[in-house]
Amino acid sequence: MRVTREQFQENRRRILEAAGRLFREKGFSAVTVAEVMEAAGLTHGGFYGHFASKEDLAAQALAQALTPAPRDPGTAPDLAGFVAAYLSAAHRDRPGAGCALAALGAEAARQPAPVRRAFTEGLEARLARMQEVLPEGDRAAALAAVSGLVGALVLARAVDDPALSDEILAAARGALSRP
Amino acid sequence: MRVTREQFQENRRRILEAAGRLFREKGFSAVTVAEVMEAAGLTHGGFYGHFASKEDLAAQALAQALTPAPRDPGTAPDLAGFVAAYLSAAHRDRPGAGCALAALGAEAARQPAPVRRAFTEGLEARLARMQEVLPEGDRAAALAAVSGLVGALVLARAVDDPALSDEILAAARGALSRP
DNA sequence: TGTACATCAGTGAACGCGCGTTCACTGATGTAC
DNA sequence: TGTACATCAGTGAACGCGCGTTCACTGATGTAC
Repeated sequence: MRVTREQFQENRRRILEAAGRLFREKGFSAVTVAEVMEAAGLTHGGFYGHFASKEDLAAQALAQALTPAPRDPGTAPDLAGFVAAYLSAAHRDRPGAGCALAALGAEAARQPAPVRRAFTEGLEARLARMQEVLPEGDRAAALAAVSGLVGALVLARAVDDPALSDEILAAARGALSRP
Repeated sequence: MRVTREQFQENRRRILEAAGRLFREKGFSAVTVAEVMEAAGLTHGGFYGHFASKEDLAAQALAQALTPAPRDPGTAPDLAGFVAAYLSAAHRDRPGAGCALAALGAEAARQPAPVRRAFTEGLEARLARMQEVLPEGDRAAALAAVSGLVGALVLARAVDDPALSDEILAAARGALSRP
């Protein structure tokens, strides 16, 4: 069942999209190749026509998930708004559509080189964005702010007490909204 | 080969210790029961005489890893010293002996209830410590500080560029040392 | 434009392999007398 | 204190099972004429 070249590219896009979501939801090691392919509407055997290995998929899916959406040129950068969105209950509760730095950071440290490369480049992109939003615009402040965001989201997701989870988000919002 | 009751307790202690180290180094899912038992100097078959399941081991090992060492009563609490130790290259490079919140936070969010319970209790214990060290001593400041520490350590470990990794630690030290 | 054939994306069964867990067995420990 | 026996912690082979990956096959697509 050969498909058109357009369909082949579309299938590849859907595999990457499904992988990006599933990896963020469940972590690299808990997601199977068959699961990704099924989520993309295909069978597992065709996977190796698109990617060299699961590791290759992980690196490419992470790179795509960390590519920032082009910022709306009509809106002005807004630190408080960005922090409020990042540290929202909605972001905490939907990791599959959220920040890959927080969802995959600890696991990325133990992944092979291509995955760590993608993570590093994604972090640099996020830092650049953060610097635009910060009034001073210095890199050290951006690094500390991103660290605070990531740490708070990780802890808010790990904790099994909803009140404590909300408390973590609120405390970090307070600390990070006024630079 | 039955062993003495003392040896049985000692073996259990060594299993927990090996598990705590290995889980922090490699993550829950990448560590095998056989690997833990071998690190404890035993064979894998005896594991279920000590723990009900790998999940049970994960919860107990995490609880133990997160139990803070009793603070030396002779030394005064010192925020800058604590932050410098937490955000040191030594801590970054030895996750097996380091903070389990940073090593296992993202993965803990996807673990079954007992593991998340242990994580939550461990975080509360760390928060109490942080409050003692902070001059103001308010809980929100402690939450934000712990978030910043955890996030910075996660990012510093995930990044594949040593200079950037050092930069993350230094930036977070600067931001968190002066409250 | 139509036709014949080569190409190749996707399918699904099959492959090794390693995992968590079970179990019959061993032999040193603990206990009853 | 010594002896006989019951207990049980540890051993290592074995079990299902699911994983990443391979491969022969299919049939629609793309191309040469």
